[in-house]
Amino acid sequence: MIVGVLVELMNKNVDRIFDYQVPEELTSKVKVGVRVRVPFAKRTLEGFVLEIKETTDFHETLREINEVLDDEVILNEELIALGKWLQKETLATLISCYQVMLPKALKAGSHGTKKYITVYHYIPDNNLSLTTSQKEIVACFKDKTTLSSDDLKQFSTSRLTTLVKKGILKKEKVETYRLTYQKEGSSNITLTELQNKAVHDILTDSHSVFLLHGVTGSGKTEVYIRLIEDTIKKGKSCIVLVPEISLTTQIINRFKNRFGGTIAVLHSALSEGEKYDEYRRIAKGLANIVIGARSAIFAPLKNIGLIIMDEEHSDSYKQENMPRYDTKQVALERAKYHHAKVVLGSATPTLESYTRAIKNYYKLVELPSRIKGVSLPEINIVDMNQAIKKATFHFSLELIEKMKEVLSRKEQIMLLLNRRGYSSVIICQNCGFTKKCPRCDITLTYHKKSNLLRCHYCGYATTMNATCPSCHEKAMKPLGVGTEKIEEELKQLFPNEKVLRMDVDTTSNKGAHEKIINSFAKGEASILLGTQMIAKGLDFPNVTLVGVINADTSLMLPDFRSSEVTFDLLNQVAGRSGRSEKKGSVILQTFNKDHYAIFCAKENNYKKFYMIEMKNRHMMNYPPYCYLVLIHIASKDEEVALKEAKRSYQVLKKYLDKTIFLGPVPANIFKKYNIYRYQMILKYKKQDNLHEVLEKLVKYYASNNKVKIDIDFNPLHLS
DNA sequence: AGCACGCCGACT
DNA sequence: GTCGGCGTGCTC
Repeated sequence: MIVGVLVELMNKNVDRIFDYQVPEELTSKVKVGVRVRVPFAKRTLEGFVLEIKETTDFHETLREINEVLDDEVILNEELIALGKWLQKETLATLISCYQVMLPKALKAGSHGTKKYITVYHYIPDNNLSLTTSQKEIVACFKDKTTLSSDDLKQFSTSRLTTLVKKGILKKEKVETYRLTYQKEGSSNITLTELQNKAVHDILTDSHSVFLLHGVTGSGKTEVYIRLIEDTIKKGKSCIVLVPEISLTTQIINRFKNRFGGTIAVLHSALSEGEKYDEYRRIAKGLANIVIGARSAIFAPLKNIGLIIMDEEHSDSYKQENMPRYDTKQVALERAKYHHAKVVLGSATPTLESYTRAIKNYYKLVELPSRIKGVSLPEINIVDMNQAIKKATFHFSLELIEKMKEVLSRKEQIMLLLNRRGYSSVIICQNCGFTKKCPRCDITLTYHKKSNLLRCHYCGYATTMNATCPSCHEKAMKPLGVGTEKIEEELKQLFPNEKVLRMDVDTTSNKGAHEKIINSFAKGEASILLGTQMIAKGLDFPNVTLVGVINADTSLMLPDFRSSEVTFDLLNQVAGRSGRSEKKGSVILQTFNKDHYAIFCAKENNYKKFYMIEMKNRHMMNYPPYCYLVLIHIASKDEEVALKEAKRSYQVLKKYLDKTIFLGPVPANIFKKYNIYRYQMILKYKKQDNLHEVLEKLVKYYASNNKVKIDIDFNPLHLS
């Protein structure tokens, strides 16, 4: 017996099947899809058995496999085929396509199924005298006797070890807890007429893909639950995908309560041990509803009847490293295999999805109003061009007045400032003007060294001038107000109010996220200030005012999707206000009150936004009017990088006759870890040989260790 | 990816 | 003379 094995190494040169002889005593254990240990050059590696056969075309003596690692198949027939499909779609290594499907414990070559954490037990001993420094540590234990190393990470290990030596603390490694779910009595929620119709439409219509377009608070989750119940009744299984944000715990809990032990959760917040357990329960058929983030699309369910993608427009559905897959495409592929239905849900669908719905490729199902008669908040726009004269710091008079009013009623406020300042966008501090590329319609990026404003799509460049071409003030400066500054200003404006700040800097510690949210939920602070991470999914009934300090920040990003992102963000954050019986309001400060992303958000008018944005996309030839591919060519040697980028361009241009090329230009971060990067953008409507040609390019560079090539199909960001 | 082989410079 | 730099090639 001979097996074809794909080994664990993530390298293009060895990303193919190697044949091995199976010794007699192992033949009964070998199956397609199990892991084996094999000799490979001078070492032993793990790999997946992808083929079983009797002959080989290898002309030397085959080596023997050492060991079969699994009793049960890890990759079933469907997943093996799915991996091959994925490798064709993404041009990643085949092994990475299989590894990405599996929890760490089941990947080839990664060991340890159990995850341990270090904990410290406190053993009080009043006879021992402690230094003040040591008392500080002991004080952390308060009413608890055991804390994890995470809880104590503020103290250096050497300080902790001293206490361990003294016998005050006892160090122990414990396995992290495993999950159990309990069904908490089924509260029978009655659906609204619209929800009922949505459920009925999806169950009876012959389409295979549905776009469920429902405003924030329209009760999409309850629709999902009914669809799942129906699917389970038919003896089929379901996958529910949710965005990769910690706030989705609220949704997950709702499913747990409803379906109890038949669900399995796969989410990055789980420990590896938990993921392993959940995966095995799914593979064994003990769970028939899988709810999780992106990678849950690969759950080894059999007989899938329904795949739900909540918040289908979310960024997190695209994997940003190899294999750069799009979860939606994988969902459609799996649905095709199982003849399952796919439901895409969103309040602000991607233009791509909505267009398919309009063209009737997907069936459009709408939930245009909120449940329980709760109305959407009133949104007021403050034109900062005018308001800036009477403003204090970055706060307009209107916003300050409204804040005072809300605070006097003991209600809460959320303030959003979406600052992701990695690229220097130059904006007029007086009127909000930004310069755009005449060819690409995206904001130009400032390059300090050369004093140029550059388009990083096509390479267009113009000199930087501090005088604003629009208002003629000398006020063109890099964009630059952050949450930290606003926090300072709040302290001066509202010295008596407690403010919580939530952004990347304040949530880097594990659990910090929940801490802030819980604290705000308990009313320990009256103002929550944060970046986009406060915009989505949160539900605080006492919040009746949402203030957007500057709605323009995301609008000015050098990206063709910046309007779409801004509209979605404003729509989402507005949805945080007035979620209970108290009427909510939103104040939106902007220098661009006439921009459609702003006024459509005010009117909560998705369709209007869609129409205008589609016109722009058409004019500039962006998706959904074309597809995009982003290619990076990188080398330690700057000249090699440029030379090869140019050469790839010449070659590709010759074979891809129906494709438009932008670049090659230096990538947004030109030098990264001492590697120089060039990029090229491909735009095409129909180019049948695209994958074939690009695969050849990838193969061409596979053995060239001076040049790295990276291809991203349907990239989210073009930089 | 890792590891051997092999061909050039500079140190005890 | 030898030690060690890293370019090249191979792994069933």
